[in-house]
Amino acid sequence: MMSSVPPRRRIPEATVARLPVYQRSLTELREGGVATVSSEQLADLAGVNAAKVRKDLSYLGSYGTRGVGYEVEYLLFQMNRELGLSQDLGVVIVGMGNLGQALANYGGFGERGFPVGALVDTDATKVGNVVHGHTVQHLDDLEDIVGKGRIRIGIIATPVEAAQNVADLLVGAGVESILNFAPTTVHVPEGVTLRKVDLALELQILGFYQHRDAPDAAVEA
Amino acid sequence: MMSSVPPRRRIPEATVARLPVYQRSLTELREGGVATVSSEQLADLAGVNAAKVRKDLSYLGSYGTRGVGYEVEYLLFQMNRELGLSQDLGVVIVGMGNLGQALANYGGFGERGFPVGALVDTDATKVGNVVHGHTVQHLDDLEDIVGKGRIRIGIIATPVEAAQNVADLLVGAGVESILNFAPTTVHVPEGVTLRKVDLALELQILGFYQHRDAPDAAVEA
DNA sequence: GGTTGTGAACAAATTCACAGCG
DNA sequence: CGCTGTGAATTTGTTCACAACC
Repeated sequence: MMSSVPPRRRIPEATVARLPVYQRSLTELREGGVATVSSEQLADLAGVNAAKVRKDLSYLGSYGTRGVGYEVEYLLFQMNRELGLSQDLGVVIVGMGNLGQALANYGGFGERGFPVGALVDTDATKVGNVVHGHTVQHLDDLEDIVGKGRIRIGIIATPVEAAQNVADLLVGAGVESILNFAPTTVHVPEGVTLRKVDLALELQILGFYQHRDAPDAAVEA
Repeated sequence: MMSSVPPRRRIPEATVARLPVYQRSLTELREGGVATVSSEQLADLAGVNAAKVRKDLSYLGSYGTRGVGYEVEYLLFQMNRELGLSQDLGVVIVGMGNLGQALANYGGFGERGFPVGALVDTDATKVGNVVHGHTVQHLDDLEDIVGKGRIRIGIIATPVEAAQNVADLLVGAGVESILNFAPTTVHVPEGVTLRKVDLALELQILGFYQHRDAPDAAVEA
């Protein structure tokens, strides 16, 4: 059944990173009962400019109507299809320290199609505990956990020292996408997608601009 | 006292975002007793390529030695000066839910020069609680808290509905740098630096590439 | 010889500006 | 007339490649 597949342009990385933002804004609009939206309005909701919105959306196809805007429902449907929202991707969180526990308790993942399927640690005082409805399992069982739980994404919330090893184990267990919260560089083989979130680093970037705008603040009082 | 200020090139944003990564790698090297490092080695530690390292470092000045590499200690000193590590910038965390509490307990901020100076919420069951040595204060007192605590950075860890209001209050209280964890767009006036971290969004980006590489996975069993 | 520092070439991303169409 | 869609222009970022230098 040869359905007419959309053009399949190659979507630039910068655009991919913004699509979920538009998706979120569109979802809000729909919930507010809004039927159509212009690139300008959507831009404002997403915190970017209108030209960028139009360019980004154009990679998905020509789903707008000139003189009118975009139909919220329809655009959202196309966007969900492109982002693959239809399928849920199970997540395993490795490392049940403060951050890992907070992530496990964070409702936002499941809501957006990424159900937390398993929690893992190595600490005997943590293994067996129940966090947000999941029993914490041991890292040694990772391969099983990933295989049986249909886990597709691994989150590293371990201390720095453990991060690379955990990444290796995740890859060995068949995980192809990793989100690393440990403030260190981890290397993964070709074909595995890695993203990182470094909380303190974000503050350092903010700090740089403060320092830059007022370079003598250090001297004050 | 007209000291010889360094050249003050304008450092590109992309470079600014990588400097803290190099800084971290250099700190590890120093702790390991390593005296000099080549751009190639540093690149590997930071997870980028050597040309980028050299270009990035060149914005700080010419601190390497041809044929040898960079003196770790000296480069680190220069980098810390540029990043403004000398001064500590106090942080207030607004929103003491799971994430806010985890951030409050996260040691990494203080270690890197961003001591958590205050915790804030509006929920009567949370105000007055002690988290990681800080008594949670009420949002109504934000202006005082920021002023007296010499707070320079605000972290928003509230639900979506509260985020914009909190941002406004932070700006009103004199905060010039904001890190937003609420999964929504917030607007700030010119002159205020805003960065965002959206945890579920990172998963969505990872999910996009999985979906893209195996677009029919949804159909599988 | 080995490695930096940097112009020049290239690539990616953003913004402009306007033709095209509803 | 209004707003999209998109080529073209511009800006930003990356990589190359090699002269300069230790």
